[in-house]
Amino acid sequence: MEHRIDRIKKQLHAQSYKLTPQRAATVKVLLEREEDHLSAEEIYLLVKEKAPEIGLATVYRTLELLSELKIVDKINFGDGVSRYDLRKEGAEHFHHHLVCIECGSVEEIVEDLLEDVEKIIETDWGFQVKDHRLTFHGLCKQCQETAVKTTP
Amino acid sequence: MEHRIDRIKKQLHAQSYKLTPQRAATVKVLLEREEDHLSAEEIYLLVKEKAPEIGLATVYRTLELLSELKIVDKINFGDGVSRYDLRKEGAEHFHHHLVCIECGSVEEIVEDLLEDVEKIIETDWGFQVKDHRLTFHGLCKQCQETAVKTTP
DNA sequence: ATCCCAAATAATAATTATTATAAATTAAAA
DNA sequence: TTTTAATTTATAATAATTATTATTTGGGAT
Repeated sequence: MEHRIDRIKKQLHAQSYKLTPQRAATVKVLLEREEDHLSAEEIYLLVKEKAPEIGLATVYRTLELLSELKIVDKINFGDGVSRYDLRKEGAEHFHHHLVCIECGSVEEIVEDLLEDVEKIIETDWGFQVKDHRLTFHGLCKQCQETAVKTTP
Repeated sequence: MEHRIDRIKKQLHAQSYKLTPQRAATVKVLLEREEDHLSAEEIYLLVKEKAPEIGLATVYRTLELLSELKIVDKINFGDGVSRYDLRKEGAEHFHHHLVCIECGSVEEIVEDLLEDVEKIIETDWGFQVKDHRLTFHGLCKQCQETAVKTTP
């Protein structure tokens, strides 16, 4: 983990930003909860455990900065809040998500899967793709099984 | 257009909802501006031209109702507001979008393009896809051309 | 046609998410 | 260590959305 924080520190310095303790604490939370899709508020509460004096606005600023540097991606699953997701190391594109409309669980798909589609977009529409957001809404494995049992 | 309003009226009645003048005015705006991706506020201002007494909260309620009935889709392109997009008639899935990071223009892609990907998701991940959201971020044709001229 | 009542609306007010401001503090380069 | 631009805190402001409640109304039943 230290290694990744160091990398982020370098990325910040490269643009003459500082790695303050508040930013370090925020990044640590994101690393520790990499599987989750936390909102700013949730991140704020977790960061407070490490750095109780931190303010919510600072967390927002930090997340915005990390977004600009493409260290995190900001997503919105349709509830009113933005969620922040660490980009996989070395990933060119943002990964995809499977959101269960029953239980609300979110699964990540790291595989690209869109190479062919992006090619079509570029050739047929002349649109130069830089990034994407792909989310599937449906039923996760567990909820499908539950549904079968419940409605025989 | 009348035909489509009638269909929507029937869809409402099927769930014992009423087509009030306010709702009709809102639907008309959505039909007239089908190409756009209007926010609740923008819709509200346009509806006001037809029905000046309408309140913003009513527009929100109407849009939420139309969302539930899958008549419109609610999307978020990353700016702070939700946008509302009429579903194409008979469309099974939500259509895709090309958002230009330079000029902000939004183009619609009606073609499915995701059939293969959805098959993979269902077989490899066991996730039953009900709907999707796919947005590409990049440079539209025009902005690519402008970029070439500006940086020779 | 008119009566009735659940459904819907207007007119606030409240909440929630996010961003701005200004004065004080601090990371890190020289 | 000093310096300085970057950053933070604390607070306030703004923007988006939702809740509340008294009043009105669409449309089926009479």
